[in-house]
Amino acid sequence: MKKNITIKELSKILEVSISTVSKALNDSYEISDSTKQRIKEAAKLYNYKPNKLAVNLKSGKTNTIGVVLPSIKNFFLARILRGIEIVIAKTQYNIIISITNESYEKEVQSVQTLSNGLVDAIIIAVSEETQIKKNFSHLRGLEGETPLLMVDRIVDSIPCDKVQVDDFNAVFNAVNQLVSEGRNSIALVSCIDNLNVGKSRTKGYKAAIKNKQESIIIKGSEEHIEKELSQLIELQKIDAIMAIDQESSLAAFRAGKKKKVLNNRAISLIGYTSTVISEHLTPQLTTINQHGKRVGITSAKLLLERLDNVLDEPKSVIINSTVQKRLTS
Amino acid sequence: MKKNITIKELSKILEVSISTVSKALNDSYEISDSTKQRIKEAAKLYNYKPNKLAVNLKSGKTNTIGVVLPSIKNFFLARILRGIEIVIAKTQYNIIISITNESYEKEVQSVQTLSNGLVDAIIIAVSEETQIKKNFSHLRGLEGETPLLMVDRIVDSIPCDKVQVDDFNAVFNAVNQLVSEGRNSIALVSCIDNLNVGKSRTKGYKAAIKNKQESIIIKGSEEHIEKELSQLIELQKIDAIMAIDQESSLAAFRAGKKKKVLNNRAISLIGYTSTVISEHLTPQLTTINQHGKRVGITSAKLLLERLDNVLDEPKSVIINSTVQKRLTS
DNA sequence: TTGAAAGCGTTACCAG
DNA sequence: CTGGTAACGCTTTCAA
Repeated sequence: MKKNITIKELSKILEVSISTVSKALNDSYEISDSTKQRIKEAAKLYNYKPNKLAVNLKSGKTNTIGVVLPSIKNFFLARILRGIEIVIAKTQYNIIISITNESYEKEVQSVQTLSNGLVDAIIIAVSEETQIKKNFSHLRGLEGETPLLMVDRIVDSIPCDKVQVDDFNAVFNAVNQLVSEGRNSIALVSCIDNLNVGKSRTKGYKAAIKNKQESIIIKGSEEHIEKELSQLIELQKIDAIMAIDQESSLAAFRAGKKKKVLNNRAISLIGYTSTVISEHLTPQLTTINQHGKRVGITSAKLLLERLDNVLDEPKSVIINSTVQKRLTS
Repeated sequence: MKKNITIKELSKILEVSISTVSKALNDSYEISDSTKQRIKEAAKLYNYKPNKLAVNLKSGKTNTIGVVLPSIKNFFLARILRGIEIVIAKTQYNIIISITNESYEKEVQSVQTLSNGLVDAIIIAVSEETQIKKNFSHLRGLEGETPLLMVDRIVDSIPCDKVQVDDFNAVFNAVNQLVSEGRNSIALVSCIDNLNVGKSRTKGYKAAIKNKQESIIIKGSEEHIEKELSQLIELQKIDAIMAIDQESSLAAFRAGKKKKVLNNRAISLIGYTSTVISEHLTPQLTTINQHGKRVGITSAKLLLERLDNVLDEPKSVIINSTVQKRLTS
């Protein structure tokens, strides 16, 4: 495999010094127009491209931001990414993304790979496994070296910039809405009980029904939830469902659909899904909108401020969710 | 901001030479166990982490593979990415992803950023804008430098490894199926007429109905397609629809649903969508399955062979699509 | 206007 | 077993 041509080789060919070539290519005022031209032509001819590694090593800056995400199947994380890109695209920075697939090991590896010189800063949503293991030393190691911003999947104990969603309130409000509409036997279903965001949402549910009704909570796999829910519906034990993630939302939807309790509103259902999916379900699903794009935009802007050194203390931002009423509630 | 500690600083603190530190940390046989231990402890204490930039520059290898994708909203590309990850995760390589959002400029920038030292090889699906502009010099520049593999969105004129989908045949077969079921006025709808894959699929449609029926082709935005289709259905001008991408598939679905011609099979519809979406539509949508994960797996394996230098000539692989029959056909 | 040399943080060869 | 030195490809200061 042919290697890229270097400044050194170019300088040999042109019979000038290395520094002259470097300066010419960087349009330095020190170099005469004629040599500049000569060198630039040769550079084009030989398809010279500066070695980024060397440039970055020399300058101590990479102008790239690393984004570490657990998954891109997750529509909310995908929206966050989109928001980040929108902001970063307008700056001199580039983005490189690393997907951990909810694995602790991959997350450690990703952070290591990125943090030691490859990027100027990292935006991370920690993986499920990391939240279970509660081992955050790979993130602690970054302190004071690579600026870190946590988004959505936060670790409280690490001091860094954070952008979160008001999970507790979002579900609290949604469930309250169900209550005020006369629902008095509301089940909560969750496939994300391992995640802090899942726990917060569950707390919001509990707070909303406190002293009013018994809590009915189903956690586990999509299949498990669908089955349990079908039974509860069959036995008329519930009149509403709060689903706190995409998988459980779709499981609940399927159960409700099969039992024919959605169209006639025998059961109210509020869930979390992408707009595309919720609008194409029949009936259209009422969801909690987390405004992922805005979360991403906010994160990127905050990180840019951090990189500009205008910030001192770590900053924490919370983005409000809203209920997007459709036809299942 | 505190900088990472370097070998040099460590050597000063420990009062040994730079090379001793380097060797000790790399477990060289040349260093005594006692000094090794002393140095490693200090390294841990000071949270030493090797500067990847320097290591890579020195070794001329990065052990990372760049994946340049136009979008991750596209479920097929997301599946490809998943496939790539599955294979690469088992190797010493890392993946970094760059999203171009279908923009030519961003693609050029991404390829530039990655190709000059940051990655050992690149997997790319070119952006829509690039296919329209037909300017591929940023990819040509890579020849012989950074191994390049094109996936799905191929540029024929660039010699490199390629993994494609049999777009022509996929649609040809699907439309033939519709014909054999007695549909004799089949419309094709497309939001991706700018893409080569879109053009191939359209050709497949034309070939299938040739000498049998007139072609009815609607291209454009999702909204446009939905409106036009609604009219054609209203006027009973068509009895089947072949939609060749997710957007047009959903537009067609909405039109068919509104006109109540889906449940009773007055209109047959075959489209392209993710499994999750197609299975949650009512009625469930018959789709063409492109086996994205397999495409990704195949791509990654091929690239690994290329990196192992066991290949000489560029290799081209085609993955067959299959019709996943559900309830709209 | 040009060039020599130091240095970014590593690794590796060769001497001692 | 340890240390000096060159080199990876580049930028930049200083001298010529």
